[in-house]
Amino acid sequence: MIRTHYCGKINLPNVGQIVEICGWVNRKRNHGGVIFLDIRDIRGIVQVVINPDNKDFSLAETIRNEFVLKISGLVIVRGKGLSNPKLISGEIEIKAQNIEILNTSKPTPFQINAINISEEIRLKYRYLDLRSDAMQKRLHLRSRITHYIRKFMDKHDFLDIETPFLTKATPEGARDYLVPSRTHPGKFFALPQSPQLFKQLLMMSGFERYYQIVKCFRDEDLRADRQPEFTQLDIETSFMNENEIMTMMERMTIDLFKSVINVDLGNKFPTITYKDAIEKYGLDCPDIRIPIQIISIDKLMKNVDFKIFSEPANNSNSRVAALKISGGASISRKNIDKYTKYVSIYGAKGLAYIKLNKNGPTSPILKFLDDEITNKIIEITGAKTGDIIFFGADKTKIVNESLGNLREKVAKDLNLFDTQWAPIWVVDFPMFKINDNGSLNATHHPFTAPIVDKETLKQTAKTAFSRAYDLVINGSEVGGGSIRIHQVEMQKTVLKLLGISNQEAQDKFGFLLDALEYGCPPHGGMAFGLDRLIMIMTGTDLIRDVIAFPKTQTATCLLTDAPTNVPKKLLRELNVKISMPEKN
RNA sequence: GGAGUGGUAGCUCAGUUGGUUAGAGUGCCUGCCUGUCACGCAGGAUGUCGCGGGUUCAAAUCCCGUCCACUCCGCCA
Repeated sequence: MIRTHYCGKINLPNVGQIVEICGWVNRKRNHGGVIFLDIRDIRGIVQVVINPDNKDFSLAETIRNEFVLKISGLVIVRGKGLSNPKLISGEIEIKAQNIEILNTSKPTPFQINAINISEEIRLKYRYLDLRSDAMQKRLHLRSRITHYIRKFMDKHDFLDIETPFLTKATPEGARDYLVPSRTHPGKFFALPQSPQLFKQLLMMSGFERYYQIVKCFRDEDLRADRQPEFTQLDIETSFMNENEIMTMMERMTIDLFKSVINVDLGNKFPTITYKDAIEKYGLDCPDIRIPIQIISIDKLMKNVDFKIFSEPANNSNSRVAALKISGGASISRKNIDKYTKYVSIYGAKGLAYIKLNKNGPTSPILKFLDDEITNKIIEITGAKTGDIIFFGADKTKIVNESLGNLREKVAKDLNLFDTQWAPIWVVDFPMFKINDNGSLNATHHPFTAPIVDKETLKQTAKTAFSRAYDLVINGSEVGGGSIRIHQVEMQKTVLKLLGISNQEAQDKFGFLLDALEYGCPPHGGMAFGLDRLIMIMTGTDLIRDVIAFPKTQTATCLLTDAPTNVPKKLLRELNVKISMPEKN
């Protein structure tokens, strides 16, 4: 051991001891006659004093920020008025005896812990960025979270079993990352979008309870909360129904929040149906910290002399709805314009509103509505003086998405949150999404069990519910799962409904269909987006903030410069030829 | 594939209507300084104004193209 103590762990009890510390120079203050060094290690910072009579004083003068030092010295109480309450170790300091420079450092491209450094620079010098307090804290917390989860899983008899990264391309879902096979020219592995089928096979193998904290890969365009490689907490169990699984996952989540960040999520998460979530919040991942709901006013608008409202009110694929914001009458014209532009992202052609001022309602649309209708709107939305009512009138999807997102946007701007934490289960998902051409896609994935038997499913595919469930916390989908299909005939029925031919089903999922015929137990599970969960728990909006070495929005690594060209020889070995896209 | 924002000193940014030698803070270097803790004081060095082209007597500034980063739509079973 070249050190006896961590910097951040030295305090009053150590006064009088000779300690040896190692760490980085967080800051140096040279007063000519006396030099102060703030030395930083994994546990914190401690101040070292070097007096002119120290044999290493002239060496100390050459020290710069981020040098790595080994220092031995005497722990002393700071003099009266000299303590620093901002430092945990601020009551004491180390009077240096020996100073050894273990390594020097060039001036860093940015100051560690400086705020506002552009992400481009941070990612290029990620190893320096990770020295910052904020990143250290987040990655520490991440480790405590995964450790807690492993403990919980282990306690409940879940086995940690690894599944392959080099696997088979899937026909549906996200775009696959592909890996060329050298030994099989022209063929490719795919990196898994999730271990879904392998964990089901493990149930068929009789392991009964499986979990894995595992990377997943999806080659799709990125967002603030999406990375091309991300981590799932992947879970599967046999012989449990959805309520049992949800209860167990709920327990884990509650205990995790309590023990790691001391947040109380309550004893039981509320549940909402998919249909209600969409109707009331416009989105399938409702943020119920916000005490505002979208209110349908189709019936009211059927006969008004205002086509923009009456037409969608009379069309079954459309919707007219209102969003009342308490105290929103103070929103300026300029900000309403801003919101109008915001909802246009989701296809809304405008954003009608009524403000309730002291002198009564004011709005550009009042002239199209008679007083009776206006009063009914006010009544149905419960609006009071000082409120604003926004309206959406368009295709249902556009109204839901624009008012749903507007609801969250306005709530953020005006700080309309009721509580700090709001977990909720979303259940009763439709089994299928209906495409414009009438074909079906799985809402969850093709292995999700429907509530009904296979004959009923065939008759009612477009309205059938699945046995899927999503966990949403603060408007962020942190996990989802389902009871899976465990009978081969049902699986074949679902694949058929999805438009997958017998031949294609055999090619893509033959191994699963085969396995289902050898005593597959009823099973189900869940997958948590671990990065998103950690984002919520660390209070950041950027997934890159909870990943040590993340990719940019175009899926490059600014640190290593990946992806790069490779030598032609390698491509020849892989029998891969490059054909560049043509440029116009 | 599309929309928006940004790119000027190592870093964070300002830069007016196109007009002299492109600035500030911070960092860096040098000197001074024995109690600071974002130490202080004095001095100094540092620019591919993202890149390419165009307009102009003159471009960081206007126009066209392009690259990079970020946010969003599409996409993400």
